[in-house]
Amino acid sequence: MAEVGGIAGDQLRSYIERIERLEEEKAALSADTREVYSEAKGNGFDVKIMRQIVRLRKMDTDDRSELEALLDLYKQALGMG
Amino acid sequence: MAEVGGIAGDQLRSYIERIERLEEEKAALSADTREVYSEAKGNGFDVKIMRQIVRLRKMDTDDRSELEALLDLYKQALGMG
Amino acid sequence: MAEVGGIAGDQLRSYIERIERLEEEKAALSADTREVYSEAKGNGFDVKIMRQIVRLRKMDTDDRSELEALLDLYKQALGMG
Amino acid sequence: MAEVGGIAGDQLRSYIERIERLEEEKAALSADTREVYSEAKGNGFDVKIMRQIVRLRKMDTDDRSELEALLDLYKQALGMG
DNA sequence: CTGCCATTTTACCGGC
DNA sequence: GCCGGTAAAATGGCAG
Repeated sequence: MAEVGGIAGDQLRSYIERIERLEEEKAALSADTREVYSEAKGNGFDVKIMRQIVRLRKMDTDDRSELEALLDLYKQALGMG
Repeated sequence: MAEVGGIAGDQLRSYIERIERLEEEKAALSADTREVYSEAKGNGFDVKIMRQIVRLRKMDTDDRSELEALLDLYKQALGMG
Repeated sequence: MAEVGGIAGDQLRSYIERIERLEEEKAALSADTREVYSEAKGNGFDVKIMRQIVRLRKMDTDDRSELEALLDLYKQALGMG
Repeated sequence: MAEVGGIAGDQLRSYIERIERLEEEKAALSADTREVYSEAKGNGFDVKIMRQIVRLRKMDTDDRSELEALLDLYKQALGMG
């Protein structure tokens, strides 16, 4: 620890506050996102499916196929084919 | 592409892209936060402790909000709303 | 509210405690579940896929097909076919 | 069914079933909780307020745990572990 | 039926 | 590079 009861306290406080500020901004963006979903829902779109789409677009095709293949394998092992 | 199976593709795409844009901004803020922690660490602070401090301060805030919410509820219940 | 400062306080406390007891038991079961997943992971299974299997088994076949169809529709509308 | 594509079906099935059993028990406890709230409501208590009280008491407990964890961390950081 | 809240799940980050 | 733990997101459930 960098010092106790000296300048370090101020520095620590400064770091903490910068972090808290950044987290507030993040929270605001999350709120915006929720609002967009909500608006979409109001126009008849299915939010759950939209989220899935966003997730899929984030993954590349290889990852997607791999995951699906693995799921199929497990289903077969359980006789859920 | 105006409609596919009753889904307004352009509108959907617009929503999806707004959401993706917001998520990118959020990711950028997360990166900033990480950088602050990293800088603090470089100056001799313990990141794990810092994170716990941030969490604790947040919980305190939340507690306070909860208490106020509870008081409001009681007021409502007593017809003082 | 059923009474203030009388017997109602005791009754309220009793309800709260019963609830807290039940929630503790639930938390214990959650811990057990996590442990099973963990053990499975130790034996080479993929936890994420297992969770998906459990979810799928909870849904009936009709729901499952419906969801998949909707997702395909959205993908097409976005040209992600 | 011993193995499908390298997946030990019986073992997997056993894990899945243990998990499903635990989740059923949890669901039963949730039902019990709901019943308690319902009974309380029938005796004139405000469920929403009760839930908030439960939440608040839990947050207090969490805060205390957090504080202790923070103290431990400080001790470690100071070589008093 | 809608919105809210709790829980569960996923993804990330730091440590080993 | 992997694992564990921690924070964020998402799903499901309940109350109004």
